[in-house]
Amino acid sequence: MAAKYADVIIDISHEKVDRPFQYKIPQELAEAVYAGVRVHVPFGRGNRDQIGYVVDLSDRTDYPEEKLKSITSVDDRGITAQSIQIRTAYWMKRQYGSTMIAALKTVLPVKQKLKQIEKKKITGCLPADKLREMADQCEGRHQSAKARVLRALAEEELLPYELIRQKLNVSSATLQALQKQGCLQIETESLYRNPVKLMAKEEQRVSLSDVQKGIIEDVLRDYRAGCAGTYLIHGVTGSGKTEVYLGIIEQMIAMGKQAIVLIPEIALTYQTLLRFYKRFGDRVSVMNSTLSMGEKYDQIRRAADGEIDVIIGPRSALFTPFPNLGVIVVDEEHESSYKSESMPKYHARETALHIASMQHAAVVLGSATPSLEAYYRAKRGEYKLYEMKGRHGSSTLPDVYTVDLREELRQGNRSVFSRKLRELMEQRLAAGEQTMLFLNRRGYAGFISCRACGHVMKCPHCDVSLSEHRGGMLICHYCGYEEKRQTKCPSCGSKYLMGFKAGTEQIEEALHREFPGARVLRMDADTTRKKESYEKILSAFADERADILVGTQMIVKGHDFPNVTLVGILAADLSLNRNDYRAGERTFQLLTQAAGRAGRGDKKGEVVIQAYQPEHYSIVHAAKQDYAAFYEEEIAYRDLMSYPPVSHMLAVLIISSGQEEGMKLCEEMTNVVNAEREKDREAESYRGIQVIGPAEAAIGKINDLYRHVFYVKHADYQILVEMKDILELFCKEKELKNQTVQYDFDPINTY
DNA sequence: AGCATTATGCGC
DNA sequence: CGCATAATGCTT
Repeated sequence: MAAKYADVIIDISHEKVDRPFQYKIPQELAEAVYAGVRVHVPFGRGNRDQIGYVVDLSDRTDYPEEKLKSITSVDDRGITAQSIQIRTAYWMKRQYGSTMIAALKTVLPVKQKLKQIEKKKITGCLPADKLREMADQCEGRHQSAKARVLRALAEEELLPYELIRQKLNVSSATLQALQKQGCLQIETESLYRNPVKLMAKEEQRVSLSDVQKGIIEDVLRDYRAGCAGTYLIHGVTGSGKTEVYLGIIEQMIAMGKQAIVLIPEIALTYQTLLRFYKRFGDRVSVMNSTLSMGEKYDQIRRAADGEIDVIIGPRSALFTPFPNLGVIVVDEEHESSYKSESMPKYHARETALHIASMQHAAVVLGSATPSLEAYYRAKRGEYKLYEMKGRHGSSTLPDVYTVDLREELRQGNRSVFSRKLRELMEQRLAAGEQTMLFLNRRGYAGFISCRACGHVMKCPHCDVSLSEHRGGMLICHYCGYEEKRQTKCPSCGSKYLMGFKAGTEQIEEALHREFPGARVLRMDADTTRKKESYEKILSAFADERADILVGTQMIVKGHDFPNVTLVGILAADLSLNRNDYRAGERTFQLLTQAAGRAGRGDKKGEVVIQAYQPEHYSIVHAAKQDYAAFYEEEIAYRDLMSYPPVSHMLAVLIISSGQEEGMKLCEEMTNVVNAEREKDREAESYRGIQVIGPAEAAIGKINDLYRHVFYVKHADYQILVEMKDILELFCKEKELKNQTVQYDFDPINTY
């Protein structure tokens, strides 16, 4: 099935990525042309020979066939970093369903405006009188622009480029012409700076345990033997995974290889970073969201130029173009922030595996609570699994108590704090130790409803209930819509409007009421709106300027607080009620992580888990910190229901301005899939396609756009890719106007 | 980027 | 009007 045409990007570094050109593929090159190869093509009027990269293949053209030129030849000298990147983008496009342009844009460094990175200066190369003479000559030829420049240079030998361009109104072409004539020199001073403070290497080896040494040796032995694999390290926080990463990376560097270390968006703590700097000095660089586009681009260039060996960063650091990649480390591999939420909706862990396989690099995954995906494959022998049990050093695992909230209510306790939790909190307050209270906020925002008719206050633009904030404002968390809290029900006029208070603000209020002396800090999406406030709150708590910290998911990640000896999880299972196949996994991870916050210092920690269904397996196993038992139950459920990782799932989301047309399209697309399924009854090969839906999405409307959804399940991922291709073709022929279709493979959240 | 086409400016 | 140069546009 050799493709007829190829999309080619001409010399990426200078060209706009969003404009590929189509070329014919000559018969004899059909085998050699694929996404990522470097080719020679005739370009422009003079058919100048240009180097380009094949970016996509197709069988159709939207350009007059006769005007198409042919690829001259394939230039396959070695595998360049750019070739790898384009192949990665192509793979992402196929695997996750997006346009090639969107995929390229996530993979290739944003070449945007290099404005502040380069400072251009102009120097006159000739003596002042000579310049004046030339200026007169130019004036004679009516080249006033040139004359202005030369006069200015005669006065002052060195001038900033921008000043000349703006104040003297001279085009860049004119300046270039003058440079050619040898009157001046345009100098480009690139002032890229390493955001990393230079730090001397500090030799302070921690002696490794046998387990740690064993893992490092295994990984490197495989690597040297030319069969780099994938390794999953299952170890609780503080079990010494980072030392293993460091050990592997160190030896990779010694072999002249480079390393990418992925960390979840917010988990990059200063402590972790420091350990890398201490080990590798200025050969390490960080990528994070606070860097400007220019700085990010600098890091990428430094990596490509071989100036650094290790890059640490979130998802996007994966696309660092190292010339000789040896290993990719994915820390906290289970984190949902590794899945992109915008197109292409790629998963960094899966993409890392693909990038590594192209370059024969190893992949090391680490987690205290591995994703079902990773553990499943490890169990099947696709990855090597290592268990690191127990904490390194002196700290021990905390004691965990589970409280049944239904029982509390039966006993007449209407407070959000159970008696056990309250008792332990009082002990901490008396002892001067700290407590963290964790609120699982999903589906827990306080909403307002009418006691008389049951009417719930909803956002007029989105299909979600409004949540009440202090000051009587009702806010929509999806679009930011605000309205004043009304005194009468808009539906029946009753004045008995009741708030189901339960957000972190309400917990804070309850704390003030029930523990009047305690100093309380609150952390959630509202208090951390400003950039540094996240760090500010955490450091205030670390400095023991508060006794109790209340927060949502964000407080369970990173940061050690040695004086925290009690963690309370207020409503552990509220996230279980969501109609979402990953709810159990997410709950287990959250509880395990939250519990891990207790007793990180010398003192023993205690954890109270409050739940309405304490008998649910994810809570029972989290309380016992028993991952293996949790895994067995969860994987059985996934298997039974054909959910990932046992099977694969494609979510198709239709967003439309009209409700009915959205539903109609959703039904039509579902029918397309069902028709395919029927076809396969005979073909036998596609057996087992399952379709769920069509249906209105759980949140049926966001920002006045209606959302409909259906799911396709199949054990073979590639079948789903084919289904997506068929659906894409179907939509292309319909020429949709007010509707967009999004595909999400193995979604993290259901819609 | 480079080449071509079009627009502009100026002397006549 | 004609020439020279500057600005703009297109390349599959």
